[in-house]
Parts: sequence; structure tokens; C-alpha cells
Amino acid sequence: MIPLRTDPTAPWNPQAQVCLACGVRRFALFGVLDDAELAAIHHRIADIALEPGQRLYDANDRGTAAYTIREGVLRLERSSERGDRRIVRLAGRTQLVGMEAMLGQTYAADAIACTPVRACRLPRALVDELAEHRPELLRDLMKRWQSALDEADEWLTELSAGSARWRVLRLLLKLTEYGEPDGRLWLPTRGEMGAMLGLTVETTSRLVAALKREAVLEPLDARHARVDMTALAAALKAESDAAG
Amino acid sequence: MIPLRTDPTAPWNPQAQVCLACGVRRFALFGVLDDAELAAIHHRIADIALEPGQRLYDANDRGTAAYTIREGVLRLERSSERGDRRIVRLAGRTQLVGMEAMLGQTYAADAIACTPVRACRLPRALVDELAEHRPELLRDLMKRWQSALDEADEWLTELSAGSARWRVLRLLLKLTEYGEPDGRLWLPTRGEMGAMLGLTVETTSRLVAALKREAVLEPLDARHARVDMTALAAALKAESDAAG
DNA sequence: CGAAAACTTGATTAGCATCAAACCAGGTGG
DNA sequence: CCACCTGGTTTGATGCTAATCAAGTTTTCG
Repeated sequence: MIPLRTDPTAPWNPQAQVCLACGVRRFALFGVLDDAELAAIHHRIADIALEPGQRLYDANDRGTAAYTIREGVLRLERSSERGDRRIVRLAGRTQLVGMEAMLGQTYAADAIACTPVRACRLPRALVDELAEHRPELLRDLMKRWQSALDEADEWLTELSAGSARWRVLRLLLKLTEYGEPDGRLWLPTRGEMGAMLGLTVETTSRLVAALKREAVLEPLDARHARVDMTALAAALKAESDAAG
Repeated sequence: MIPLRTDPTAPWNPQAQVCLACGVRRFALFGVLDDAELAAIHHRIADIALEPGQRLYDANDRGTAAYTIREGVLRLERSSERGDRRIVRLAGRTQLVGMEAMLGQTYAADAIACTPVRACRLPRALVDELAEHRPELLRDLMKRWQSALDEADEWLTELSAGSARWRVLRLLLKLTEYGEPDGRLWLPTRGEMGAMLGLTVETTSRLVAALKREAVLEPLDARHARVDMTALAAALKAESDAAG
């Protein structure tokens, strides 16, 4: 018989403590669960770590789980029938990806880490079970679908149309949502930026370089920068006036 | 007292017959309901007719209903912060629009008829009531959210990137989904096409004209055409080879 | 029939892609 | 520790694609 002290469902189990103390807990899908409920299921939630470039799942895989991102930024990427890859969305802290698995569908995109990522794997069976007693869970799921849809629409209107400069500026604005609390901003590679905006690496590089010169963007290290929000807003305004 | 024969919930009521005999019934959100259930609620479903250009709802309105499209094509349109309008999705027969109202949210886009449209108005309260006894309804809703998301991602990868010719060709392919069963295809105005593809009216016009000359597109009347699917496939192939 | 809207076509230009080369940082192995 | 390699970045020169500007035409509708 398994000794009591290593019972994985027990709340004094170390992993249970991790779940209970999780920083994103209240904002994640399982945020509606109370301590007791979480303690009863935490052992079915695998903790996953990814290095930049590693995949969480691939498009067309028959998925059996969704994932809550606890840390880092993940990109959702599709290849077009012309053969080039396009990033259709980013996902960061507290966001849920791979929801299509909850419907028994295959994943719609590749999910690849842009930065070091930590995620929790939520098996479909678990979500189904919990949803039976906790209808709020389904409601939360639906809200997340709607958010993803809003996000996709925003990418269409703001990041895939207008001049290259406008798109890069809008992307910086979007990236502030994924920045560190201290104002440090994660900067994707130029290739990633291009794949998000439908631009080439060269064009993206030129525009980012220009923004550095204009002091909209203060480079910290290769992958991080600080943005002058006032200057960014002014640049966006100027660019939209130029277009109209 | 209301005479029995005009009782709106009675199955022999004319409107009830309309609902029971509805052509899209089995493919629509309320497809899971049986005759008795439908007869009990049909009087709460308003039948709506729109002429081209009329609006079903506006972005940012606090919506209290979703809509099932029974006939015609509707466009979902957003204006960007630069001030130009972009069509982010189309919706046709059997599709559900305005789902965000089911979450108590405001509509995310303007919904405007492209062709004469007939739609059924499904009040949020009704959907909530039915969902309590019929959990499949929520499942269907979630599937529709996922479909909308897939569609949005496809618009990003196939209709918003690549050469103008590629986009127009892909749009024709997409439009076959909204065509009549006899192979007749609804053609949007050049302005609408441009707003879907992120191109100007002039460019769109030139490319559509070229496709007519190449006999990929056989014009029937101003708003309809027939496409040679083989020629379309060949043109797409050629265009994607040229890019790669 | 006349006005407005949509469409088409042409001429010109701006903006981004393409091609090419140099540069830089981080990591590896001698 | 340095030489080297690799992947990402920057910059320049050139060309092509689609935007823009400008008529002119066709269709739609009151």
C-alpha cells in the first residue's frame, strides 16, 4: 500500500502545494475551482517546460488536452497552401491554447515556444468531468473562445493591413500585453515579426531599426527592449493621419 | 381568452409549421431540438429579412440575441483604428452570428447583408433556458466558436497574405462555399472584395477582369458568375509555384 | 431620363520584395 | 583563449507590384 504521505491527491503533497500556490491560478481555466477540488485533481495536470523553438503540439495532431500557459510566450503558426508559414496568434500567461481538443478535434495550428514556456496540460477527460458539476467552467471556456476570435479579428484589421510601418507600430503595442511588469518588452526575432505581419525580414528589420533611431524603442538586449509609450502613440497617430 | 387555433405555441399554428419545415433546421443551432420542443418555443424566434446594405446589428451594441442565417450572405465588418473598414468574415446559410451576445458581451463587428438575407433571431434568454435541459446545445455553440476561429485563421493565412492575384483566386474558392447548388456563384462588389483582401477597388477590378478573360470566371449577371473549378485550381497552383 | 453608384482602364508613383553582402553575438572545438 | 561557424540582423541597390490619381463607361434606380 502506498504510504499516506506520498498520496498524490493529498493537499500536503508538494505538487498540490504548487497548484494551490500557482500565480496564474485565479485567471486560468481552473480558477473557478476551490482548494479542495484542485487538490483532488492536481495530480492529473502535468507541468510542461519548453525551450524557445520547442513545440507544444502540432497542427492536425489529434489532441487530448488543452494547455494553460503559466509563463512565457507561445506562437500559433499555420502554413499556407502557398507554402509559407504565418503566425496567426500569440499566447501568454493565463491564456488557454488547444481548446479545439476539448471538442475532439485536431489542433488547428502548430504551437511553438517563442521564449522559455511553462504550461499546464489539462486533459480533455478531466475538463469534461469537472464541467458536469461546474457549469461555470463551460462558460469560461466559451469566453476564451470569444477572446481568441476577437484577437484573430484584431490581427486581421490592425496587423495585416495598412503600411508596413503601421503594422510594426501596432505589433509593438500588442507586445506590451506580453511584456514584463517592469516595462521590459519581449521582442520577437525579425523573422517572427515578419511572419506575424506578412512582411519580409528585411522590411521588418529596417522599420525596427528606424524606431530605435527615433527612440520609440530602446534596445536592452537582443530579445528585449523598452518602449516609449507616448512616442509610440504619437507615431501611430501620425501614421494613421498620413494614410487618411 | 385567446382562441385555441391562434395559440402561438400550438404546433398547428402557421409559424410553427414554418419552423418545423425550415430547410436549415437540422444544421442550425436548434437542430438538436425535437418537434415538440421547437413547437413550444418557435413563437420566441423572430423571422428577420434584410435587403443588401441593411444591418443586422452594429459593433459595440449590447446584443441580446444571436442569429441563424437561413438564406443569403452577411458580412462581418470592423473599422480599424486607421479609419478604414475591413471585412473579417462572411456568414451564410446555417451559420450562427452574434454569439458574443450569449456571453452578455457587445457585438464585435457590424453585421451587414451582402445579398437579401433571411435570419432567425435567437434571444439569449431562450438559449440559456434550453441549454439547461440540453447540454448538447452548449457543445454545438462551442463547435461554432471553433469554426469561426478556424475561418478567421484561414482568412489570415490565405486571404491576407501573398500576391493580389493569389488572394483573389483564394477568395473565389472561398465564395464557392456560399454559391447556389447549381454552380452559380455570388460575386461581391469589387469594393467588398477589396475590403476582404486588403486591396483597392482598382486592383481587385483589374484582377477579376483578367480572370474573366482567362475564362476562369464566366460572368452571368453583375452579381453572379460561374467558375471553372479546374481552371481555378490550375491558376492557384501556378500562382503558388511562382511565389515559391 | 437623369443622377448616382459601381466598374473599368490607363498612366504614374510609392512602397515593399528581392538579391546581395557585410556584420554581430553566442557557442563549439581545437 | 582564440578561430571559426552559425543564425540572426543590418544595410544597400534594384525591380516589380499594387496604390494612387484620373477619366471614361456601364449599371442601377428614382
